[in-house]
Order: sequence, then structure tokens, then C-alpha cells
Amino acid sequence: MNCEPETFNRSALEVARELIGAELTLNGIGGIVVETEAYDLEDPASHSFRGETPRNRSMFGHSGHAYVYRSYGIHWCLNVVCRPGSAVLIRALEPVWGLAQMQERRGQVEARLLCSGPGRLCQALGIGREHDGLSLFQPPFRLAMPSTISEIAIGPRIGISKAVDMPWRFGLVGSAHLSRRFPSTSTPADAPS
DNA sequence: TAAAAGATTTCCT
DNA sequence: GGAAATCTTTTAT
Repeated sequence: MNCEPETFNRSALEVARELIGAELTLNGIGGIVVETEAYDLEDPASHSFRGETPRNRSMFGHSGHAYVYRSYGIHWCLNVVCRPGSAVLIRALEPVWGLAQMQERRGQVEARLLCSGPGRLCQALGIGREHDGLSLFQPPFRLAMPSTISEIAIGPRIGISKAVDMPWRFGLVGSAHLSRRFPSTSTPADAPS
């Protein structure tokens, strides 16, 4: 079944939240999306903020397609394109399919560290420049939206230097595969200072 | 043509 | 907790 990619032609904030719990695979290898971040056209932290460039052209392309970029000259990061100039960064997966292949690529066995980070999950799934611009709803990719509602954690995004306070990071509550813990929101009595 | 920044991960102290 | 590794893209001169 194909979820219509038109579903993604909306604000990255909405899509980022709805992607928690979705199934994502590349050549049959992948798992459940447990952590995302939204990047908007009018967002100083977004690659698209200063307009279209050769690198970010995919962010202005078809919704439901991939925007893959090189991070710190070392890693690859995968985004799902929403409406033009906005995208959702996939930050972590719960590994489900192709565990052995992931372990081989990552060179380690701890399941918790296979896909818990944007660079890690791209290495585990074998994502690279050749996947930039491809549809996530057609082979070798597969993306299926969640069938049940999950409890969502919300917090500020990670690793950015602009708009650092915007709560545009979403995660699956209780997941052991998050790249980092979310700040505790409703525990006023635990302030150590 | 040169310089700086960057949506990270890993290893060391 | 802190810093190195590593290189592409973008911006400034």
C-alpha cells in the first residue's frame, strides 16, 4: 500500500510528529522511526533558510522524497521533504529488520547504538548521496505511516546554533533507541540546584 | 581564491 | 565532560 505522498505537502512540524512510529526501510533493512526534527523554510537553523542552493535543491523538490546531505564531512543525514523548503530530519530508528547487516556496517553489536542518531542510522541502512532526491514510497525505500497513535515527547533540537529554543524535536516516549534523552518537562521537584 | 561553519560521532582524560 | 576527526558547501575577499 502506498500512503499518498501528498500527505507530506504540509508543515514539517505536523509531519515530524506524525512520523513517530512509522516504518522505514531501505532494501528491506530498517525499523521504526522513534525520533525526528522539523526544519522549516523560515527557520534560521534550516539549510533552506537562505534559499535554494545546489546542496539543498531536494528540499525544494517533491514532498515525500529524500533530502540527503553530508554532515561534518563524515556522516550522511536523511530528511523527508515536506512542503517546499521544509523537511523532517530522521534522527533515530528502533532497529527491526536486517539487524545482522546493520551490525556489519556499523562494526559493533550493541543494538541500542545501531540507529540512535542521524549519522548512525544512515550508516546502518547504507544511505548515501545516491539516495538524495529519491521517493521514500518506492523501492529501494519503503515508508509506512503508523497505524496506532504513540505518546510523543517534545523538546528543543540538537546540535544547532540558531533557533536553539524552538521545541521542534519529537520522540517516542520510553524508547531505548533515542539519540539523547528528552529534558524532563513535568518534574518541577527534581531541580538539583 | 580563501576562509569559516556545520541538523555528528567517537575517543580520550 | 571535552576535543579531535574530516570535508563539503557556502560566503566573503
